[in-house]
Amino acid sequence: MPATIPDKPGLEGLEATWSKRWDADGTYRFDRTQPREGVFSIDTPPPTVSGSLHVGSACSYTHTDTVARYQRMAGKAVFYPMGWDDNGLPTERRVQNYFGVRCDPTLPYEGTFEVPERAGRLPSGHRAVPISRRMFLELCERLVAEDEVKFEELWRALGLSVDWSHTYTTIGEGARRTSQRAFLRNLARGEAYQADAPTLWDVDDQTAIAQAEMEDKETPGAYHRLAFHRSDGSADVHIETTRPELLAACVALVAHPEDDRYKPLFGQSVRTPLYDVEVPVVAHRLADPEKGSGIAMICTFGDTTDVTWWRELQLPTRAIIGHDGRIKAAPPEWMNSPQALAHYAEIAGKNVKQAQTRVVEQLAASGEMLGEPRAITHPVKFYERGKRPLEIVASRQWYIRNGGRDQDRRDAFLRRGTELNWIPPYMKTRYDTWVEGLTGDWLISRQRYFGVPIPVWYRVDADGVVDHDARIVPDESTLPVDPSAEPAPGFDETQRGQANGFVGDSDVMDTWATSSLTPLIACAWEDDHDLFARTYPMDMRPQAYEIIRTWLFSTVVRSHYETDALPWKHAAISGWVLDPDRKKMSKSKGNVVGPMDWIEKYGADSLRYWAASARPGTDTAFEEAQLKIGRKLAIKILNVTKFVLGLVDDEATGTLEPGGRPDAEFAALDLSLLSQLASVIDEATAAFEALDYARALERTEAFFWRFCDDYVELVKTRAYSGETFDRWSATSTLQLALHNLQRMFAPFVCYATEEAWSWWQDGSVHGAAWPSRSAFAAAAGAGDPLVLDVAAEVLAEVRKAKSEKKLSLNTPVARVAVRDTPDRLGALAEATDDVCAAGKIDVLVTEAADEFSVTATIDTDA
RNA sequence: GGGCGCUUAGCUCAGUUGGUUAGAGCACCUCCCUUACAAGGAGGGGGUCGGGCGUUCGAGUCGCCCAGCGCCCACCA
Repeated sequence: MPATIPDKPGLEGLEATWSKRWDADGTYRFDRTQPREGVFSIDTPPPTVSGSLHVGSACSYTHTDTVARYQRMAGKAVFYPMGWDDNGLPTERRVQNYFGVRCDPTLPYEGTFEVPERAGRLPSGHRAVPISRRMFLELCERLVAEDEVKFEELWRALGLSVDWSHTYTTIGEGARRTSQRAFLRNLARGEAYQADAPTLWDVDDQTAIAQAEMEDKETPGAYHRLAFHRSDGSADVHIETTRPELLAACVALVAHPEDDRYKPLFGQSVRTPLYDVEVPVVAHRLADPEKGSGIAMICTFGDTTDVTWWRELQLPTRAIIGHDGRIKAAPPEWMNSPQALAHYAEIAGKNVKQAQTRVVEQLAASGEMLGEPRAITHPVKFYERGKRPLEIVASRQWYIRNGGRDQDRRDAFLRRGTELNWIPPYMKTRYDTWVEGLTGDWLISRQRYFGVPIPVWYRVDADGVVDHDARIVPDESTLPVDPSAEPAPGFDETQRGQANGFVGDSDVMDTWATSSLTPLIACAWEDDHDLFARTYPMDMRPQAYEIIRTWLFSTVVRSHYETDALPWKHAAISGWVLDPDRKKMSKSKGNVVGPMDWIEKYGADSLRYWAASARPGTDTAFEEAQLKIGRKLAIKILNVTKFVLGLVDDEATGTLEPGGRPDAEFAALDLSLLSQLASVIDEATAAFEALDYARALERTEAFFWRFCDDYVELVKTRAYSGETFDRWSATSTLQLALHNLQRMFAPFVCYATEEAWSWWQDGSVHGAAWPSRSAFAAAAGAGDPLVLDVAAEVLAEVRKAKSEKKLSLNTPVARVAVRDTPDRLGALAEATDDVCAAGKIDVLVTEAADEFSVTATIDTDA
């Protein structure tokens, strides 16, 4: 036995000592000799590498870790890799701010970049330095590498039992290869396609975005009532719009087919204010007679309804907003009057807000706006990370079919959702409503840089025009490729952009197009068939609910296509961590204390304890008080271990292997404890099997305090000074309970349990077998749980009597009378000596009664 | 507009198929240095289980209705 037990056990330094040891011993190494049924594989969310992790991440990753540790102890080879999601826009934005640069793909590679001295806090007014694409990518790589080191340090300190030899990054070679391979296969099967179509567009980042990244924000706006003129000169038609600046992009007016007010106008045309452009009046069921004046103008494109109308009514395209979010400079060819062009010239080059101001002034001057604008607040579509509303522009983009335009596929994905085990079950609703509400396919191309390149080139024809239908794709064996930096197969670099040459697709995939492949990346799909066969489909996907529509759904889509299977069996959905004031935690608020600060202050076990108290799927408020409780628990585990092990003197040692003696020799109170212990093991095991770590913790914890407060106190005297036989029963039971409790707490308080375990056991507690009642089944079966319950209740009453008389618990009691039902008195009789010893009771008498009561006569002579 | 979740002690939450006086921790109050633990321990006060109706011998637990909070989805001119 190892075992030097410190005089004053504490938590300080346990993280450093044990995480180092675990690393050296390979405690969490994945045993890849196990067949699939002996493996538990976890598709860990790769955290976004964007500066720092907050306490919410620490919380949900701990949830997963408790399950991983349970499964490992239950005998599974746990496949628990960790990834870093470093590609994509968040990193680009950080690099832009941190280094004060912007990517200009037309520039040549500089070779070096000098980091500004005050990096990260550039003076306001500083203008971003344009740098080449390659340099920009190098800076991205540099920054994420620094962050990933910090992230790993935190996860290790937190005690995540990750196998650190299995890590990946979403910009890494393996992820790029997997992303491109899957994309090429999607393309070959027709699941990926390119189309020139109206697209949600973020004007600040100048990239297309997907439906899943879009969100509504309540935004101030105003109704403007505008007059359209009838060609016969009769009364004007009034429409209401919140976007008068799009008047120049108007292609029609629309009203409901049954709206009698406008029926006579259908098929006729009207002329727009300011620009005098003739537009038809059309009918469509989506026009709401109740809204505004009941007739609306259709612009290309003001919102997604415009897109629907434009498509279904086959209207022309009159786009006036450029990719930079400004009104296009070129005069629209659909306007011909000098006056119209003059009006337009005044807004050309302005952003939409400036343009709106000017258009309103023009309308006021021309008398074509009725009354003042009417202020309202309405939902407007934003990119979830964006500051300005989305625009809709037509552009050529890549899509993956996700059921948004195809009922059969949609049904297939809904069925997949049904096959998945959702924890908690009601989270499936989010998946269903999202899939049912899809309005188009999944847009995966982004006009950005730090991402996985679309692995496609295009031929340039003899006239120097790019032919997007003449695609050139690489052989899978050459992946990953970068079409912007490498020539197309069969060409050389000098032919780039030349007639009869090629161009590379300059887009990258959205980060979700890679993240959706994490099970395939982690399990080394097509790269390591042996590993893949042992780990895929995976067992568990832990994630938060807000990315069900993105990460979870897109992963189901990709796995369905590549493996015709669900990527995992269970989806364990976690909630949010909220501030103590119930507001969603966010870094922007400042003053956020990071997980590492909490670990340093209270210990990793305390943070893990708090995290594991949050039930699956529910939001939790962060509470410092909870950390203190966890700390108390961890210290208690150390102290009670020290106490129990201290009882075992030389004479007793050696014979006291837990459960090593015939059950009949145990005292009734001890059997009673073992019977309760067995029940708790059953409950905790069942809870863990259902991935309900919080319940497992709660049951274990409740039993542990009952063990410390009541059982240990009751048998203390006997364990010190009882007859050999009675002593043995007590110390043996104490050790048996401890042996089980340490293992049951190991998934939660991984450091303190390891420390306590090391005082008397060989090996790591994290490699020990998960407790089972079968190890002491006969003893547990022989025990009556009532004995401990009644004994503890009587002891509590005696303590209460002393407490109310303000006496020390040490004070002797001359006589205690217990009135209770016969069966309970019978149970008490089995433990009378222990109760008397623990309560310092001279005489204990009992009397049958209907109700429980205790009278204690305190001996005040002392 | 449709849907999901929540509502139990001052606070944070348990309460698994309906079953004896509704639990825990924190906070608060009182007491105690008792041979593991004073960065401890032992006790105490505190709840008409959001409201209403119903099913039942019996409802915090099941059904319906209502309210408040949070969230998701929606074609939001």
